[in-house]
Amino acid sequence: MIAAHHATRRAAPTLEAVAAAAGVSRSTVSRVVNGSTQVRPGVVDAVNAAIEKLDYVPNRAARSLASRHTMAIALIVPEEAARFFGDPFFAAIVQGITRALESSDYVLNLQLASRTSPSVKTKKYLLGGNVDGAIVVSHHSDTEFFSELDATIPVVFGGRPFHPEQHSNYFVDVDNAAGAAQATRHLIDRGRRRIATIAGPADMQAPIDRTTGWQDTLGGAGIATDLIAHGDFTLASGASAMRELLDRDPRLDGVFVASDMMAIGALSVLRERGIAVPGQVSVVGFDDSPAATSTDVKLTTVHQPSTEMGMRMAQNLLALLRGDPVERESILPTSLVVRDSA
Amino acid sequence: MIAAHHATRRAAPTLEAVAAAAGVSRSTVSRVVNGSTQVRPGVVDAVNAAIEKLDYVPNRAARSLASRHTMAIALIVPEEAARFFGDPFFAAIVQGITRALESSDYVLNLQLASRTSPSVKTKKYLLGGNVDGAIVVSHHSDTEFFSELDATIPVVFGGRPFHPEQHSNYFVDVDNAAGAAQATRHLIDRGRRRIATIAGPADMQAPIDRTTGWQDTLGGAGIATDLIAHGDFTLASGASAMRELLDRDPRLDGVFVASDMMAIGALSVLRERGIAVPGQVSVVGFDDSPAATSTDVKLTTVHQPSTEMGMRMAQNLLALLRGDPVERESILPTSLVVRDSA
DNA sequence: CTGAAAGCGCTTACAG
DNA sequence: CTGAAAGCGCTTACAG
Repeated sequence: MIAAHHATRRAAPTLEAVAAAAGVSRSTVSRVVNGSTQVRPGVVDAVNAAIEKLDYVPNRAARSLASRHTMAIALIVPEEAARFFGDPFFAAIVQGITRALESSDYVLNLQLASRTSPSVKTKKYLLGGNVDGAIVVSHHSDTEFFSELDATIPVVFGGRPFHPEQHSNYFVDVDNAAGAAQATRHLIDRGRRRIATIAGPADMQAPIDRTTGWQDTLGGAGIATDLIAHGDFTLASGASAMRELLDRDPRLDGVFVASDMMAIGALSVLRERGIAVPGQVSVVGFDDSPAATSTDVKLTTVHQPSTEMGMRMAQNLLALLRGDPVERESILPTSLVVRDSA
Repeated sequence: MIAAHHATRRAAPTLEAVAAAAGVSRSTVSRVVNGSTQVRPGVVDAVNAAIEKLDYVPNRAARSLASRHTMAIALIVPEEAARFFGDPFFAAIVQGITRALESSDYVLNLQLASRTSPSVKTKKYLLGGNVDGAIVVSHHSDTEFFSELDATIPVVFGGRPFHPEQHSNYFVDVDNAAGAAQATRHLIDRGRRRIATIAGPADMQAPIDRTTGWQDTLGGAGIATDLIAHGDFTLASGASAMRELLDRDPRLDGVFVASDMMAIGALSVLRERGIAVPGQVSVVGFDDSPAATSTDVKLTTVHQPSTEMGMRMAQNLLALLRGDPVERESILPTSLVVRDSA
């Protein structure tokens, strides 16, 4: 069962062919294809008919070479595939991006990179004029390459940049501190007084802001802020952080967790140890991902509009590519979703 | 904070510039760039030095237009983003694909589609000569578009096609029936006699084969094969299938589940109902995904080499694109990983 | 082993 | 509103 592939691709019709069929010049066909308003309506119809008849699809390479536009957008994710795919937050973001791009002529190029930096090949690709713009999701403090990229092509970031002073970024985010504060306030209102947090990576701005929200709210209420453990947004890391916190103070009665995946890990440890949720310990997550309702005890969590965030990233990038003015910061609203865990 | 983006992209060096710097013709530079062996060593060095000095990166569009190759590969996933991202199996597949592509000049274009069929835009894109080849992961019975695509460009499928007679596919898979048989045999060896299965979607070949493996093994042992419930590979669907099975026969003592995610859902229902695993009910999953060890009771499961499968898909596609002969079927081995659930 | 020349399929000033 | 012409940056026979 060995065989070589024999593609029988019929030569695709060109602009030339359409022009001949419609009885006009290539220039005119090009104008119609690109939606110019400078063409006589009757001619537009004739050209469109020819396009339809020949099933003409413009050659991207030729178009790109002539116009200096690639019509491609890179989606850069500085994460291991396992982490990227393991988190429903990214699923929603990507869904939003693809949805917003559907009605455009742009295609999406996925670039998985390591946390620290893209490969040389990826860098060359991105800097080499192969995409018109980029969306960077989940960037860490140590990825300085993005400053370089940002200076070369329009880039929209998911999440407030770690070093905003380094480059003038466009980004889409929520008010992480405010969301965390609301979650923490909820724990206090529930009568909790020994409130821990499972924080996210220390090299990303969003989780840092969430920790700040937790800290300030507790501080304002005269409650200690010593119970903090870090995870990396994975379920497993949430579990081990929860173990650490319980070992440090078995009497803790509330936890604000910086992501739903980590909260689910924390819940499994609490169950494992026979600690009632929310009876003995109240738990609030962050994201409101689909996973939040898949647990035994449904998760109370801070909702962030992930799909909308993805859509907004793409829309803002599209606007930049058009040359339209765009808000540097797009801050979308969060809200507390109260379920069973707190 | 409104601003338009001002890209200050310096004009990139062209072949022409490199040729001038190296004191040779464009043809020669082109040959060096493309690794021709027909160039005098000394000249090769001079050209490479010029490339290095000028930081030259070939223009993809020009190259593509002249050579009729796009150097792009489409990754087509006929699934909702939520399902695609929710399953660690896909994470491993994508990881394998990107790893195999790293050392090539190809880039990956992600095309999320609905289960039934890609959008008109995506179809035109794929059929319009914008990619040199495609990898299709998780295809369902009703996606006839892929036959058309397969007739146009080289395509490698993940998983045995549903209608193999329709088109002569290249595919990478495991022996699903054999894996399922091994799992079922293990349950019998553990003394289980009332063995159910949570099957996958009925419109995909892999889960169908797994069900067959379960069925044949039970039949061969004179055990009834009436306890079957279907899920869609998601955790939630595994949970409800488990509920259904328990309602139908509370005395069932073993379950073979066609994916780890569904098995995890099943485990949560068993725990919810206070049924001991593996004391009262033994559970075997399929995949050996990272999630298999994230549960309270570690999952016994059929290992399939997901990352290798992804790599193989990409390698086979690359070979097809080179015109090299390729095995139509690449069947990778499975193995039973015995942990705590059975 | 190397170069001059044609050509890939578009876009875009430039005239009219 | 429309067309002729140049040009985007490469590859690839064709000569030599």
